[in-house]
Amino acid sequence: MGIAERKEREKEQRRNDIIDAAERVFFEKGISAATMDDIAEEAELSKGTIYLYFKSKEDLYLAIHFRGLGILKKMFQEAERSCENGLDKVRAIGMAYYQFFKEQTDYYNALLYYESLDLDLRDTGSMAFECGAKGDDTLDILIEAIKTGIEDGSIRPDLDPGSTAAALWGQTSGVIQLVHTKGEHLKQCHGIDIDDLLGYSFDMMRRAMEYK
Amino acid sequence: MGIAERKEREKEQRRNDIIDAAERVFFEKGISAATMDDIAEEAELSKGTIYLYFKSKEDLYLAIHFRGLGILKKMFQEAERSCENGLDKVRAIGMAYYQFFKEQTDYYNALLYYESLDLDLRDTGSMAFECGAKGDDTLDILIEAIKTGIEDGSIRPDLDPGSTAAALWGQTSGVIQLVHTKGEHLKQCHGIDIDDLLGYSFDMMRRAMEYK
DNA sequence: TCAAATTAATGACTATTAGTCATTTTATAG
DNA sequence: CTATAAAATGACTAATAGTCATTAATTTGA
Repeated sequence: MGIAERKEREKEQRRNDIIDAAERVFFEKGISAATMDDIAEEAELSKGTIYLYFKSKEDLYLAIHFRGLGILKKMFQEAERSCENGLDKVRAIGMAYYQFFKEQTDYYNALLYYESLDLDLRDTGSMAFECGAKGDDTLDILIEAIKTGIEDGSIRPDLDPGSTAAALWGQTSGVIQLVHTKGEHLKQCHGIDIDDLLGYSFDMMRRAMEYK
Repeated sequence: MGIAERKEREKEQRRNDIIDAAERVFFEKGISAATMDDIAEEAELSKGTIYLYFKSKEDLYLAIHFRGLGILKKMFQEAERSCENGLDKVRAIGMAYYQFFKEQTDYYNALLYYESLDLDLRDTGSMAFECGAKGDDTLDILIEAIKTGIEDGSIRPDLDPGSTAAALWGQTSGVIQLVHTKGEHLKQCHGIDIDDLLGYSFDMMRRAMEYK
């Protein structure tokens, strides 16, 4: 029965086409301004069909969020591989986050949108569950880099890799979010340079971790 | 002409009554579930009247955001006064932020909601402008504490107070946001303890700043 | 004191849009 | 070629942010 498999493939393809269309509309008009009718038209399907593939507008946006996480994860993996010692790996991962913010701003926003919300990551069937898992993968890359650093002597051995990774994740995303939302204001009203701000921030993290 | 002043006061009073009612509704039902009709009913006014005092639902929510910023600013001031040396002041301010998150969760959420959005802080007439100014006041408390620390020798003198304050602000709010949105998940799936996470995070910041 | 004028408040109405579901179209099987 | 199942449709509903012509209350000044 090759037909069942072909149908499966076609369904997956259609699902992806819908995400592609939604992405174009969301990135063009913004989340709240984009309507499901816009997306249906862009996908050349009826609105009802969109709802056969996605539970809600939120679920559809989460599918884009998921793509963003995939890109971020790849960038973290590349950053991790680009250095030998653990401390450098951690720094490279932080820089990769900033690079992601600058080069993939639309996807960055897609990540941000749901980071300020409470999502039930155990809600199977919705994309929220998948996103939770992908987020964990991404954090694991950082945890592994810290473990490497402790082993190779570049990072203080008294640090707990999990808690430290979470602290770094929070700190880094917080600083990047600040740059994103208030960067221009900080420059105009306080004379704070964005590159300085990031430099100070990464430097603080390095100082706190390195084993001297 | 005492009448003009009395009218002014009454208008201000009504405005505050509306914010009080909106606060009860928003905090009870959440931002998106709360409707302007709910708020009008809670305020014992018609919906049209609400719109005489606030441009939009967003503007009304920003008024609550503004109140939250006021509370946070007060807590920062108290924290700053509670210690003598600059490094301790900075740490106390960070702890005050966490205390605000724990004790004023509703207001914390009100702050968070718009931190992930782009707001035009120069848009006079809207609450966004007022919020920008209040946010600046709050950051200034941190900047002053860092300056004090540099003067009293507790903080490295090669740090720029503005950039460092902004870095600390971003880092701290990022970690608290992480605890807020993913705290339970981090505990369940990675065995990460929230207090450890915050401890590590504050410790990292202290290590990066202190002058030895 | 009272009528005109100003200010404040009202709530029915409109426009928008997320999500639904009875109906139709298309594909598969026997 | 017909019966069955799967996929797609789009008119419809419900919810709600925001408006505006109308009404009510207050102030003014003759």
